[in-house]
Amino acid sequence: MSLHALKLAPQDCGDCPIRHRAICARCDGPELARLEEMKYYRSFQAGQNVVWSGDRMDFVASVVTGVASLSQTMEDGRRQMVGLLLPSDFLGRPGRIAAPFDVTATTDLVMCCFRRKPFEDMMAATPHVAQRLLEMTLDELDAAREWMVLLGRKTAREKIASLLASLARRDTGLKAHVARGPISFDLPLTREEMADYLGLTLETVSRQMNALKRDGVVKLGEKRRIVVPDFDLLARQTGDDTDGGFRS
Amino acid sequence: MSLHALKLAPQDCGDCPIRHRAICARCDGPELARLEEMKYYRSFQAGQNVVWSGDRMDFVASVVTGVASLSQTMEDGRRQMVGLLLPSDFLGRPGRIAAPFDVTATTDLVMCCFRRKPFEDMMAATPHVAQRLLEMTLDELDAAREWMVLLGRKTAREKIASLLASLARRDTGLKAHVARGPISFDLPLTREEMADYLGLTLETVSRQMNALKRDGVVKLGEKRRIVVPDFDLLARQTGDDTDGGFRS
DNA sequence: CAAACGCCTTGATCCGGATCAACTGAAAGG
DNA sequence: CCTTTCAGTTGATCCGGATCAAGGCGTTTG
Repeated sequence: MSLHALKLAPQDCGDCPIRHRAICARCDGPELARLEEMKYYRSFQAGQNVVWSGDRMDFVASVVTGVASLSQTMEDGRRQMVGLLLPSDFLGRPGRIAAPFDVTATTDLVMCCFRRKPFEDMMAATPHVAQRLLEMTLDELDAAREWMVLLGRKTAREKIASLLASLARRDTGLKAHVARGPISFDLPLTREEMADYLGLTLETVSRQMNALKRDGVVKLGEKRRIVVPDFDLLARQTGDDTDGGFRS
Repeated sequence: MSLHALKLAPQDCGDCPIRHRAICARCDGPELARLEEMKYYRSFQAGQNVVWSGDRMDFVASVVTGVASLSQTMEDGRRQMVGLLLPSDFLGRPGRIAAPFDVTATTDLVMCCFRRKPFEDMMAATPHVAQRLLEMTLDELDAAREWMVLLGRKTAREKIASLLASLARRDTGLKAHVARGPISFDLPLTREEMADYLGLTLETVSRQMNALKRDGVVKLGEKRRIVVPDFDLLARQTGDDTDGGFRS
């Protein structure tokens, strides 16, 4: 199998699964046509690197399907993941050429890319892309700050529960604890990647996963399948306000 | 002494110390005049709360002088600071009424405020404020992600050294390790606030501060004065790439 | 003035998660 | 087929930082 990213034939934006949540969400007719014209797809296999920290990045991109991670590694090898890019999330920073973090595909990944220059030109000329990017960046900043609370103050069990809850929520698209009954999804991360995201070691992740299983909070199926029989029970393990502290 | 925020007579934007770094940096003639017309100052004493998490915020603001902190508290009292606002930093989120975090003045503080509605109208009508806000938000996101590495992977000593280095850098305006010779500045935080920022306890902060002092990395003067005789020596305690890993 | 309080330091002890080390099972490859 | 490799589990031990406790200033307050 090729080790290089594949370029795929472009698909019609109208059929795109992330059409109304990605950077292009606000664009219509002529703006969308302009984006459609400059876009191209790239595909990566699970485990493949997308860019290295410090690399020149002359494109920006949206995740179409799959999951990518942003991470930073210290000289002595300690690694911290600083973000997960899920479908519709945006990668790249207008006005900055060097990537600030390593970007890696943690599952098979398809991205919708735009070359930097035309994209920046478009941002300067029309308002909707910049508006949407500001909104998405503000959301990411909120998420980063919530993660800081997790990293600085939560116990190992709370960290695991928080990660599982957040993946479950995003995967099923439920806003709070709307859905009753069991939820299930596939973990897009290995134990080591979870550890890198949560500021733990992989052994601690393994032990706490099995502790949550023993306590009936989750079931661990074959092949990274996770079943959450009672989402509220999981939510109560996260250390967060479980009742609706209205935030929005 | 009054417990309430003082409103001060507005000052001419031309003389403003943060004029070229704040949200207004890109604005000129008519845009600046419009901002000048709608602005008003508020002043807070050290320790005073600016807004509580969940509060309705019907203004946005720039820090003019002093330092404010953003923090989140878990139900059981564990607290994590998720950001420091230094002069020229921006508070508030267009399009979102509820504050997501507690905001507290950690020193005496002066803020330049704009009522939400006129500010949002201006953002929609002219490009420069939105452009600058995007740029500042992207910088904040980078900073938040660097802090995630600190919280998740650094030792107590490295955390303290990183905080001191970052305050020293921002306080003296030096980009890297340009300045030779001693640097000194005043800590704007108590031991407890440092602990909340670094994901430690105040006892550990105290011990590690004194360890750095014993090792000659810093001198602790009267009244929270910090003297850094050799910035490179301090930088080497942070765990970061000390050599110029070019980023930007 | 003494008492009280805020901020900081220092000591003794404890514990959660890191570290070191086997081991299991599944998938891949010769 | 056997071997290798990768992901995960489990156990024993260790240690960095938390916790509990006491005391020391310097500044307010009555």
